[in-house]
Amino acid sequence: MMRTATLKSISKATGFSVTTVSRALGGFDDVNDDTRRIILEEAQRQSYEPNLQARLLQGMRSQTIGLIIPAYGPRFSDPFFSQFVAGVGNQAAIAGFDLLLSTHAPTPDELDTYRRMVAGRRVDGLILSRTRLHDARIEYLAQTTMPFVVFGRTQTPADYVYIDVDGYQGQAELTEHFISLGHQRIAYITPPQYLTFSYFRMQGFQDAMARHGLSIPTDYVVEGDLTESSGYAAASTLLQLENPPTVIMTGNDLMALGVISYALNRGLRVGDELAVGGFDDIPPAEHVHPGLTTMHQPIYQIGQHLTQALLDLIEKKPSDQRGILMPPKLIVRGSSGEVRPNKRG
Amino acid sequence: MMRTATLKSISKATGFSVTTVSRALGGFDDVNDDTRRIILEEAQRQSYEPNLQARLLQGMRSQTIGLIIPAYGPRFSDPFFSQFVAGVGNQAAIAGFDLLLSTHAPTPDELDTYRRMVAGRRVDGLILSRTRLHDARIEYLAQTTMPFVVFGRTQTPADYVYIDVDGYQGQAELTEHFISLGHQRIAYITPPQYLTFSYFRMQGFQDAMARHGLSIPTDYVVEGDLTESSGYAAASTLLQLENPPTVIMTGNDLMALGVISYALNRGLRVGDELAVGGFDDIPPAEHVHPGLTTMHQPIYQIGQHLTQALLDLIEKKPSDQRGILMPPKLIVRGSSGEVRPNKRG
DNA sequence: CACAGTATCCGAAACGTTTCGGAATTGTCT
DNA sequence: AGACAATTCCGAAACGTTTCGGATACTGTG
Repeated sequence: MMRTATLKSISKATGFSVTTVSRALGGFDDVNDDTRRIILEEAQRQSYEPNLQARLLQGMRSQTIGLIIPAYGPRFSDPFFSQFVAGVGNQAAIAGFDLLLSTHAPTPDELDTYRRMVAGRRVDGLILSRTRLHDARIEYLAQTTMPFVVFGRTQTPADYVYIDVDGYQGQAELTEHFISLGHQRIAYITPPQYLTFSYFRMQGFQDAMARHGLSIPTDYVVEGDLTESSGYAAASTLLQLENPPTVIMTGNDLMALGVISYALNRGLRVGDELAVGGFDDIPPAEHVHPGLTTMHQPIYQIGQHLTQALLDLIEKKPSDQRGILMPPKLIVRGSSGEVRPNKRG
Repeated sequence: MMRTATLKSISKATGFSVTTVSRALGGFDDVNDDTRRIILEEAQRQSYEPNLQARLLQGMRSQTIGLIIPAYGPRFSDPFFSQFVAGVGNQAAIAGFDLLLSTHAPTPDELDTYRRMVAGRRVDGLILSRTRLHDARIEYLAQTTMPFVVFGRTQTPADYVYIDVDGYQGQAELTEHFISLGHQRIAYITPPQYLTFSYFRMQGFQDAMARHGLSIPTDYVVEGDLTESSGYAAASTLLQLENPPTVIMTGNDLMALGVISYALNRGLRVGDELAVGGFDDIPPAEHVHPGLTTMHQPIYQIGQHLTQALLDLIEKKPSDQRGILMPPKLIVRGSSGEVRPNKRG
């Protein structure tokens, strides 16, 4: 059981003051070369490592960025977040930063988790994801000196760096893809309405339908919570309607997988009897049968970019970049089915 | 820009000493109920959050566990680690612990990263993975008071908690699976030999072959580095031999995916002209075409269990459990092919 | 009324680091 | 010789918290 080395222990061993030891190790130029050599040797001998807590107490950097995953229940297994974490973590690692991961449900006391990170000075910066139309986290952080970047937009007026994918345009494009295949009865499983991306995508869906003179029955829109099982449940509701849809689009791929799984259980031929469209393009979307037609979001790259932007912010590198809006890309797979004869909807 | 609240600021506002404020908030019973109420209200008003660094400096818990991923280059994207991180992260989240992620290549100065975590008191415990036969990290941590648990065994004699999957038995079982299908020319792409699991699996492979009177040509064993591209490269070497193997087994699924990808590029029918076997059973193994025969390891669950064991260790809950050895499970998929007529090998 | 016992509070030290301001020594220039 | 600058070092304060060892005042008891 070794005594942990401190500045004091080195000071005692070498006869120099704690201040001098600190400055020698810190690379300051007001210490004699011989002195520095002696101190460095002793530090080496004791295998000294500075105490990070004490350093931070002085207001120094923690070389750590924080990522709080907002979800009901632990959600590290969600491929969406896996990819996002991978992008963030890898980029942080390159810069020598560690990654502090935490989860919290989007409940009122969620802010406490953020406060803990900020006031506790545990991290040098934060990455937010899954923004809400009205986002208290952003309001809070904007009042703070803590640097942060955001995946997604919000209607909260505040000045911050974000990257988002154009959900309006994306959902409209996907909708028109199905319309062009001859579909008219298109249903949509939407994520909770308070989420920003949910709002934009709904708009895109509605406008695209309207542009083509198609109506959306009210019971064709069902809310899910982004999990596979909620997609399964919603599909069950939709497909037992008197006049069921021929297409089900969902707010994310995970729910689409649930839809496919329900359809297969019901013995429906996906692509043929029921077309399905997702959003995200997570890896399983490619491998499921039939393949899932979806809008591709470069989640991993967004994680990387956001992290780099955050690191720049932490380093106070000047940049006038505030928001980036990326277009998603339509990926057509088997779940789209073939062009169908234009029979009455 | 708000002033951050501290014990001192609350002390100043209420007129009570810092000590009393600390004890009131800490829930000690030597403070008057009225006093406590006043202090709590003021703390609320200032939205006080304790400074974690200062607390840690007193030797308290950081409510954080550390996970250092040993890999060349950032490797968060590796499905193996994704799953492991998910298991660890979710279990930690349930207990209210955060997760500190870091990566480091298994180079000599890798230990510095561990020292930083330990001496800097950044975490309350550490999770190690991908053990080596002779593992300096374990030697180091054993000298320390830092609690730690390990995914994998080692030959280093030390007393520690670990979970491992029986690679000897697993590789032997997989080998015999292919032998039972009529194969005799079986090649193996091994991970770097200094890794413990690599060692055990090689033994399992060799013993199984010996039991059935089959020999392993020296050029049938190639070393890979666990990445998909190294599997691709190794497959290229193996399949260009004068007398190529009819089966390629690999040290992990990622390399097996590389093998399949090479085989498909060469126009070989996987399963038919070349059988492939992996190890791990990561999600893509199920979705690739043809499906990958592999030994299933419950990586996610291992992450959960290890984390719980670590948390118990941190809480100093008594336990006599030291090591668990789990059997992997054979998963047969399309890459095995059919039983083949017993033509000369 | 003296005493112990209890309830309530607080000063000061400690954790390990950084940094401000200055002190001591030596050398350099008129 | 005196003034001045450069070099090298250090004491003390600060960061925000916890905790030890009392201090004070109030209660009830005999």
